[in-house]
Amino acid sequence: MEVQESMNQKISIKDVAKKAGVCISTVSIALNKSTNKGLISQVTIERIRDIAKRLNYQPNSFAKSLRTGRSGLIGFLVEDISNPFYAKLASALENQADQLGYTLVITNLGKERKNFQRKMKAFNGHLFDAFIIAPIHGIYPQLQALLTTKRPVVFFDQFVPGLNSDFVLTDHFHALKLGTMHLIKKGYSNIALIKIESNNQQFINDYTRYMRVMKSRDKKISVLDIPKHFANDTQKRIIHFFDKHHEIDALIFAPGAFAKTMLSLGRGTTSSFIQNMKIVAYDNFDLLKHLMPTITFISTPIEEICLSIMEKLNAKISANHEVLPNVGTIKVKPLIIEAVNYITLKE
Amino acid sequence: MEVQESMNQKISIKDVAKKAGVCISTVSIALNKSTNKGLISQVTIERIRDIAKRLNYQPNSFAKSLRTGRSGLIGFLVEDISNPFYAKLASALENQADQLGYTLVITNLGKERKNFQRKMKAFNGHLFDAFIIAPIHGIYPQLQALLTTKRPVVFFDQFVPGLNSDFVLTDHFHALKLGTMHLIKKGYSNIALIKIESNNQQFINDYTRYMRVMKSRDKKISVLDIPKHFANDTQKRIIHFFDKHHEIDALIFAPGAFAKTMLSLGRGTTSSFIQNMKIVAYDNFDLLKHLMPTITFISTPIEEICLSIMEKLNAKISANHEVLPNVGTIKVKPLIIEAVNYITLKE
DNA sequence: CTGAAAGCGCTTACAG
DNA sequence: CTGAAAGCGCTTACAG
Repeated sequence: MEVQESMNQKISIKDVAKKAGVCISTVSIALNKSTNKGLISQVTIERIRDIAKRLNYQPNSFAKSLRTGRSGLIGFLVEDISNPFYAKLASALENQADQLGYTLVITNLGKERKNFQRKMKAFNGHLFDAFIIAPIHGIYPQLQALLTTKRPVVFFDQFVPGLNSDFVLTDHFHALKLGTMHLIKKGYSNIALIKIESNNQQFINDYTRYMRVMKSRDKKISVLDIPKHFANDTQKRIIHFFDKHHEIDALIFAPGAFAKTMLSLGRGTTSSFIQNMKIVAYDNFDLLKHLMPTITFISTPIEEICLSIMEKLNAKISANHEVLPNVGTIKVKPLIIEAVNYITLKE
Repeated sequence: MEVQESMNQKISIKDVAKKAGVCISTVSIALNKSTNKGLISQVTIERIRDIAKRLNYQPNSFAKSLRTGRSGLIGFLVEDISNPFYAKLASALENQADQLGYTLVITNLGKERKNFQRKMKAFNGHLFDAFIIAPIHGIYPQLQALLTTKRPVVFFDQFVPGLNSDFVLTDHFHALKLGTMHLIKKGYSNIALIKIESNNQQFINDYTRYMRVMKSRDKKISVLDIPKHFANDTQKRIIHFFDKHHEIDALIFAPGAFAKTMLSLGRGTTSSFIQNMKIVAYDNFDLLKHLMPTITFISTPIEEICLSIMEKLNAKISANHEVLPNVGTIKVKPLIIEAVNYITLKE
């Protein structure tokens, strides 16, 4: 007969109370132990919990949130979750959020800016207690509007001037410089940087600064740009670049570039040439660690980014809303790691 | 002074009503045009909307959902969203959901089964109007419990006997057979299948069936298993496999295997050998389309899977809850596509 | 130790 | 054309 009751779609706190012969406030307290200060006998609590479980009672989260003003949900908003960096960061953030009693909810913003409008409308409605957002071009006014609601927001991945909130960024300049210095120290002088044509403004800025610094130090860096979306002539262009630059003895791959290049070369004709090169890959591709000849890699410090974000977010959540949050930018520095042995080099 | 008001944290429907000099029900109707049947003058509606916008009014979604019984949210639950198949499917589903007025919410279930418990508790609480779930081992009882709540659920990716609901699956057997037949027709007889050691039961079943059928037809298929997580000897084992099997003239790559193999070989010594082989890749790797020599590929029909899922889900959502949903399994068949020319072959 | 009541912010009949 | 009122399912003081 319990089974029949659980078939009746919605079991509310009333049903549990009736079954237990107590009133609903008693049930509420029994089920949220944190609130109980010895108010209800342990026996009653157990009995109520038992009944709730047997009835398969699921508290209505809307009612709960409406009453308490919090949902326990943190919105993670990115343009495209199939980007491995976002996906891995999401996993890491999720663990942290779990520990704080929150649940991370991932939302793909997608390419369509007008969909974003609709989504922000859905999500602004107090669904999320806090936001972690990789800002994308074309929605800055909406982000600005979100900030005026005073809810905790931490941005990452892209800096947007004028958004008066916290940012956690990766220091790509540092990463590129670190990789280059590493190669130079090892005696390589003909270095090529291979990168994906990116619309990541943060990366472009850091890359531009890197090239300027290299030029000022008389280090010549050849650059190969690989289009984000392969076309029929892309592979030809990659092979052509290597055929033309036989003086190159070392390569730095920007995020995403290594896999695309190796896939192209594997079916091309220049691949034996690349086997003798010293390679630094700035990427999160785990399997790179195990290739021979070894590759040195610079890893985006996902764990550190995650911790920085959660630290800032947590501070904002627990802070009284009256208190001005500390607005600022953290630049997280990637580390250089020697393959196989995982030696962390100091700068 | 509007600005000041929008600083006051929470603007409710009351504030809008007061500002407009009407009562809250009028505001509610004005803001949800669908409900209005010429009840309120167009002028009033415009005026109220204008005020709502100026005050930056965001309806409280909890109150709304509590009252209406629906959230407009569809939960997409997978173990790990960084799996490209899930990520791409999520993007596709999202577009479909948008068109139906729903918002797709992605949730990483993660490896920790006890976290799943907590999450299901949070999400069972009527947060989602419907669920799209890739079942994972160790949570079948919870999924069973979810089904008893009668909410619309469609499973995909993995079949679980005993879960009495709809499944949308990919026919891996068909894909493997299709690829093999294609190679045989082209005159290749020494075929190797390269696959990732997978814990995807659905793939294992289909693969086993494929091997049995091949054996029964006296087709010898060599198999190379690549561990999911590269170890120090993995690359060596891959190279060793190719060194030992010089008779192989054609390769079929299971999902995920192509990239790993090519990355290994690119740094290894056997790569020139693979350039002369006929290759069929069963994968969603877009850039494969543009490699030379060309690769034939079999693509997981993400769009079709997406449509099947949404069709089943939509039927369940719009059906009266009294009506028994049609429970069943769709096996979506991957297509074989000749690279560059995109010829769809009929079976 | 337990119950009655208010109220979170909406929508939806219903009455005027 | 517009307003008053009920109620969605909870939690939280408060009263006993």
